[in-house]
Amino acid sequence: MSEIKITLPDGSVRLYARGSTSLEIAKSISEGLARNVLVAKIGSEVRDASQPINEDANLTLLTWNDGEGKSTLWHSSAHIMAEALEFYFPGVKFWVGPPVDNGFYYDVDLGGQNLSTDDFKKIEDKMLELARQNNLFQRKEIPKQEAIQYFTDKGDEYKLDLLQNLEDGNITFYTQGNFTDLCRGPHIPNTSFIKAVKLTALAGAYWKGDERNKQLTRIYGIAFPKKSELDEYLLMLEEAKKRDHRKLGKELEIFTFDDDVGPGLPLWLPNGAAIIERLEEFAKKTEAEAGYVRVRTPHIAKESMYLKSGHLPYYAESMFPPMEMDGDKYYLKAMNCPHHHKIFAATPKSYRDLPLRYAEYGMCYRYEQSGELFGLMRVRSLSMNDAHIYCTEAQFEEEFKNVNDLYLKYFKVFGIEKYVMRFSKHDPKKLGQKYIDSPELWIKTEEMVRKVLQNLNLNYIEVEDEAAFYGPKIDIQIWSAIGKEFTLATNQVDFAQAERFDLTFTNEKNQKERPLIIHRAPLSTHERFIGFLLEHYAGNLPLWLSPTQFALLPISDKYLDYSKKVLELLNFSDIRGSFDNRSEKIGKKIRDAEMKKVPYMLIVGEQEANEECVSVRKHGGEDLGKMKLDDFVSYFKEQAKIKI
RNA sequence: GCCGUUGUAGCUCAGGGGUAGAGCACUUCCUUGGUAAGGAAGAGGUCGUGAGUUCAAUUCUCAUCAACGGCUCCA
Repeated sequence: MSEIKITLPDGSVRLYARGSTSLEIAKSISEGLARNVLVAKIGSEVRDASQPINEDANLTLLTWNDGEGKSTLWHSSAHIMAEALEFYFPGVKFWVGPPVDNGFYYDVDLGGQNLSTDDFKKIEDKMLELARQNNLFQRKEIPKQEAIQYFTDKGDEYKLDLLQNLEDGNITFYTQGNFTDLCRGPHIPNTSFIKAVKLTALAGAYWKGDERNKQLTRIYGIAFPKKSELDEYLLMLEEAKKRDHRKLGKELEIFTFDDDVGPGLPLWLPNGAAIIERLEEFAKKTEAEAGYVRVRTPHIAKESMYLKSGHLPYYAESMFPPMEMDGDKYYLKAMNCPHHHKIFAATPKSYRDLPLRYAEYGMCYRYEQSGELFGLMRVRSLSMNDAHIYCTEAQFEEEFKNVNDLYLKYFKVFGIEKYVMRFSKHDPKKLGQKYIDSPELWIKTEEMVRKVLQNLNLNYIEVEDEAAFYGPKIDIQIWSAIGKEFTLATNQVDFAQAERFDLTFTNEKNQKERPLIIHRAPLSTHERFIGFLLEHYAGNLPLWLSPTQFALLPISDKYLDYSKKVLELLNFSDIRGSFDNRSEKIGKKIRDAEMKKVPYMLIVGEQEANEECVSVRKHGGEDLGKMKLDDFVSYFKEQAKIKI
């Protein structure tokens, strides 16, 4: 009997009998480890820990602490959920049940049976009962014909559909307890690892993600190897909900929606408008320093412009339908670029004028599908932090780099660290439908962008079929408090519209040449960015952005006169705040200011009035003691500086 | 747009076939109190909208609108 060499992650090499399983190897290392092994990585392949190993291999034993361990446990949980579903809903048909970032789901066809969230409890209980049975996940390889027979007998057309795309001889089944599923695996050794489960959501999901197909029922859940971890997870969800910008926006009176105004059309309350003012002020200053000039354009334009720009052929669905006037159709603008191109075209341009950078925070209107609307993050009226850069090909790299630098600078200011940079490319199969039909230009510009990214040494991922219709782009992806993904900043190349608008400049050789265009929105839209910031800061905006920077809290009515003096001085010093002149006790006033997340509470009573002071308490409770009025103003000014 | 859930006072929510309730917020009065809720009184809603069933609907049915969770979409 021969032996195999197993190399462990620490580099040590051990000898085992050929055909040993990962579990047996784990046991030889330590019983404790063996008890926690969920799945094993052999070379680069994740496999069942109970599978025999027949040749020399690098072996990593994966537990709940490894991402792959977690997702395997969740995948196995999906199978157990399926078993429970089959118990309560006989005849249920299964599509796929994969693990996801936070748990797992299974798409099922209940065949007309009703499942509601009220049923979750009994399904969870059944799952735990099944888990406690300590059933093995048994892997079996079978011929394709046999698999087809199995699901034909069962009448499960979904699994049969899956089988069609599988190669013969590669069919694996997993069985645990009374449930057998077509599955590539791997799975955890047995069901007993699952100690806590929670079904989290019930939703419709199109079969194969295609909206023309039948809608299946998707059941989301999550599972843990310890009850306490489920409790922690639920607690974390609660915390995330507290950060939700929709909740904070209401509590802090930042924005609202109204049925009469319309869905996706936010109304900015004074606090929200104040944040926008500060944000714009900051961005305008920063962009002026970076060589941008500001332009202004109307909210509507005629059909002819959007035919020219390509919006109507490629994009009409996302625009509000037109208004007819004097025999012309007018559209609400969905983007500022065509207007800006017209400004570029308004006067003759020389190479000496380039690069030319037009900036405008113009309000745009997009007809987002009703089901897509999400607080401030996905709306139908939006103010982009927009600008268009017109440059020569030679200037492109420098300009593109400058734009990247700009948003990295912004991200530093706001402490944005968790994001993914995405290089979004076109899908050649969709030229002429989703994308402008210029294959060679796509290839050329994508190569240009890749080159810049590589020269900048940035971390990024490349994704197919995510480009703008007019060119490739860089997107910065972020996540909302409840885990939805959004594009924040964007930096796009446009090789198409210059030609469509016949934009030219005169080069050194006195020839007409087309500029390249960069579309960029480093601060996204006011709506999405402020929504994001609210969640990012959990409502505690940095001082310079805070709409209410202080709350002035007199100890009693006796000090109202002095309070007014203080208020005047602060207003004069351009420090914004509120004045709580109610006949309430100071404890109450402090509590209310804390709830409103006001950064500074200024308490004035007899002592302060006598000494021309304010007592300063920071949000959260830190007591800075008494400060002379002038001292407070200079302290505050220092604190309110934007730190770059 | 599709599937599911929800829709009662400014906010958070309870209730339920016989024309509505709590806490907070708000107003007034009392209190003038030093670092996270002082007391009392009052005002405030035809229960998202429309239709149907009924002697009677906010409560049941249907439609519609909106929000929420997903899916699809996303310049």
